[in-house]
Amino acid sequence: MTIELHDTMRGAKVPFEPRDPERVTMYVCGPTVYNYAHIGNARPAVVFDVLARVLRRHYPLVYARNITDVDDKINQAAKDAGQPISAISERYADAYHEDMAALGVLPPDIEPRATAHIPQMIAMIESLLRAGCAYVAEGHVLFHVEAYADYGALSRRNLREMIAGARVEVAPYKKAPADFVLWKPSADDVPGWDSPWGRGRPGWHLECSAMSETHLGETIDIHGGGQDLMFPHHENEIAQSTCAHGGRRFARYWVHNGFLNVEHEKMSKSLGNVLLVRDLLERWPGEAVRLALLSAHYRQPLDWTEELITESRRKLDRLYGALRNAAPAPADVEAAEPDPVFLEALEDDLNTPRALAALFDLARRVNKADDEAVQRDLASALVASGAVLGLLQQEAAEWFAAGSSELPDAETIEALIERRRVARESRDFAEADRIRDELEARGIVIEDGPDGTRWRVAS
RNA sequence: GGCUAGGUGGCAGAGUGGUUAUGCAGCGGCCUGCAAAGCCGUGUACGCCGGUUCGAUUCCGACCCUAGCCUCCA
Repeated sequence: MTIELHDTMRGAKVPFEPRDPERVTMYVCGPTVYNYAHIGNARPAVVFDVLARVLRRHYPLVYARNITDVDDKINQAAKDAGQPISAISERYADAYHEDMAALGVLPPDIEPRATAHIPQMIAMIESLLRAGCAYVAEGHVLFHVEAYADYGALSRRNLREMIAGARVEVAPYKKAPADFVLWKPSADDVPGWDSPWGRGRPGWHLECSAMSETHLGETIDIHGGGQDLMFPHHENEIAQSTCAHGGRRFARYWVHNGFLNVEHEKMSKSLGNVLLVRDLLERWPGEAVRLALLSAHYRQPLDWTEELITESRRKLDRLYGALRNAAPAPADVEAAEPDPVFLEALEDDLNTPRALAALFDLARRVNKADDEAVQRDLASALVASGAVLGLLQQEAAEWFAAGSSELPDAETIEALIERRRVARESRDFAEADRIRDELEARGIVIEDGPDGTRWRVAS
């Protein structure tokens, strides 16, 4: 079974054929660490985490996701806080790691930081200058887009219309309006590194090119990121890397995830609707947030709403509900293979909605199974499938007991359930129902089954 | 204005040239002391107008509408 991926460069879904099946390489643009991650930052992290899991089933994968820790936004944040740059970037990089872990995002194999690659960036600029693709002007080094004939191929733009559409004033030292900065001079109060062009700092686009070259080589298999990075960031990366590498191809497949809206509106500071991952995690299980992000196909826009996250938690209630009756032993899960229908959906350009439908089908079959061995196998397949999406990896009992600290503790709940059992036994249904209502009012739902009564947190 | 992606049942969201997506919600049934959970059943859904076709939501063309990008942004 081959993996199909939508390649932005070709504008089509194509079979994924790695350059070297013994070493598949993937680079994804990571966060600029100047603030806490918002839910929009979480989407690519989760999407490419799933892609990495799918790829690893077939190939040894080297997955790099950078941290941009030199950037004017960080400089500004440091200035505002009266702290050194590193204090800001360290704090938010740590927070990013915590948040992503809560969403079940596995760490990438390599997490390069821009500040650790300044010499490589300088070397790349030098080779671009040698190749005649860049020029020095007023302390800046600029990439000359006209030197790269295919500029605009990824985002399907041409230079002429970009010039016509240019609405910003062009810096006077630029030869062409679309030329972009590789290196810019730093004033004394701004971080800077010594270079052949004086003390300065790298341009943002260059960072990714240099880091991906350092860790993954000149040509990588897959480059991922958000759709909004396609232009100009990825376009510039292509131009830089291709020119610096004698025209050799930079990325063989370009994969872009869609944008995320909040309650039908674009998320923005001015609208005041920026949702931080940390804040969401106070109210919802990380797994529900993850499922919500996977509920639409990765290339589609996703509208983040209160309803979406509520429904996502209910979906997990249903999936874990099946596992509650038939919790498979770890050894069984270990031996189990993911459901073939499920895998087929994921390997078809990461069709997570279809994969989720396969999960629900599996859950229904678990619930229906009257043969214990059959049920155990189905449940094992369900958990093994969930693992590919990074879901269903906790005990069902744990899932149903998880809630806010305002809920009564387990002992109190058990005591009430015992009192209700006694009432039911003496057919005092009025008292039994009163206890059930009391529990419900406190956020606990009761279910009577053949093996006694169990409870879960209401959703 | 240019480029790109979309418009699917109450909501979310896949998919397909002719037959069930799936989940949530609703309705009916089974089960239950009653519920809940679960199971079974249940919806003349595919923006508008033409065209191709035996047949189109699915292909082609025009139109309307929405979103994103074109400026830092996942």
